[in-house]
Amino acid sequence: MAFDKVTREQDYSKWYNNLVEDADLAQHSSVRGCMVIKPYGYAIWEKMQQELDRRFKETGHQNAYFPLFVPKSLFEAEEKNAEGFAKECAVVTHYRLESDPDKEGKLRVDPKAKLEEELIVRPTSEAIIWNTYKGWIQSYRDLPILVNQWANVVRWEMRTRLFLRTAEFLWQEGHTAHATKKEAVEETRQMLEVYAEFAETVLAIPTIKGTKTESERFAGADDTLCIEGLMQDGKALQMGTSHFLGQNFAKAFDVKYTTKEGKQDYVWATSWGVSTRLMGALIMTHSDDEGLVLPPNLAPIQVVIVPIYRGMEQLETISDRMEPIIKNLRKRGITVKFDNRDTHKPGYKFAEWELKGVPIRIAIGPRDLENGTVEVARRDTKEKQVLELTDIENKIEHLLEAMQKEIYLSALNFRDNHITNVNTWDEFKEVLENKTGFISAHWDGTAETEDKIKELTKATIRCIPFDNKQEPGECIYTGNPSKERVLFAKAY
RNA sequence: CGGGGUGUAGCUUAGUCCGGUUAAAGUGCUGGUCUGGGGGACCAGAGAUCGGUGGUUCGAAUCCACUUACCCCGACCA
Repeated sequence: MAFDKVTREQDYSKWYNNLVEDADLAQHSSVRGCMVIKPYGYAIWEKMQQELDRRFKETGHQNAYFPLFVPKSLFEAEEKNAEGFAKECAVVTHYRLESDPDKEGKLRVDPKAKLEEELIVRPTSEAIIWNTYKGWIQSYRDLPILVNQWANVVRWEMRTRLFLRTAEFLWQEGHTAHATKKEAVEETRQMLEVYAEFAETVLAIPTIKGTKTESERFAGADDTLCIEGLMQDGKALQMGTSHFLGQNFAKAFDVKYTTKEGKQDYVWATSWGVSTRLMGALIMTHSDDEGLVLPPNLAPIQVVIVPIYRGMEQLETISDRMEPIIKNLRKRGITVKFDNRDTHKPGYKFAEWELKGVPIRIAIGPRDLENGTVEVARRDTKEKQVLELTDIENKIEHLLEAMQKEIYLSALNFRDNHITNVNTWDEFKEVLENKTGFISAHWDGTAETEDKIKELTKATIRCIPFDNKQEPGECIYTGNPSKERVLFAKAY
């Protein structure tokens, strides 16, 4: 393990890269732009999956799996969607290798094995799924279809960063079909609420829910809703999206159903997704210069117990003392690790578990054995306290609950302090450069102005928040009339 | 994909400009002794065909060409 001492202050992106590798979350692979998610990092992703999956099921969805490959002809059916992703598609053109006649022991692509039709490696699955739904839907009785899939997708990115943007990433994509527009719109909104609630209660990340502007919208959608988070360096991160797809895919794939009245109509669609990018959000929202900070609801190990001892006999005594406590904690659903490795010193273990973000550390040594106490340290605030062993399970459980709330509140406080109302162009640039964070400002509603602002400042409109206050004003850049403020920020 | 930078032991790097015997250090690793309440100390060891391929040369980590990976900036993007 390398103990790099780069702080967030010194070099935020270096700090991020070091943390991802040093905390054993992920590493670069020998495939360009692709990462290896290591067991500890994957355990966190699995927790996210479990929590989300439960919420999807509770809202009536079922999981299914669709192919990795999409025939080109299907892919191009919905034009806007195809165009939006065309530049970053991996394409399979051949299906066989053969021994290279010119180079001993090497293989080459068999030129005789060219595919009739190229296969696109899915950058998203609307095409293959809507092509399938066509066969599933005849009548209003077949609707709604509420399906989700956990999958990998490939987007051939030019510039990659672990978790935030990789060529291959893991995600879930929900794809639903509805008889009415109203129902599809409600589904789109419902799933965004699921994401927001998950982000707040599990990831402990506050989000802003809103609508994307036309230029930030998903290719092929009529409307894109999003949750936006704010990272510690003042940049925004899109954490999840939910799209109202209208009848665009139904029309492209000719998916009609017979209504109660016996008429033919196109079905209405939604899609929604979050990805391993959430790992990046998690890291950049809570972690500090000592390493990862995990909210208890997401930590693969919630409590680590470090024995302090001299000689095996003392370790035995401590183990015997802790054994029933560990059992009781586990009975309450708390994940506990008793770090009895004799190969490392306590100080080393302290630092290692801090780096990995374990919420609570319990240290117990001979002094504690005498006094009937333990030392309890919390990762987020680094506070240490000596607690009586009596009823320790209850105290730990309550502390975990309190930490979950406080980690969220601390992120919320940072976020709220970084939403700045701005009324002049000079102020806009000043806040963007120095204070950073979200800027709430008037915008004349045109894509031209949005583009111009992006070109000049790198700031984009992150979203138009839900239930936005209607307030007449003048566009920050053009001075044209505006009816509400929107949120700008530099973003990942 | 355009511009810049970096690849030397598991990791972090020195050496490269100005070619010359056996490639250096810290950390990590292995064994041992002492240790143990915040990344331990000492002793002994193992570990590198210097990112890859080709070239120049009596001789290449060092010079040249190509290539590949990563990092930073830009365009693009979840």
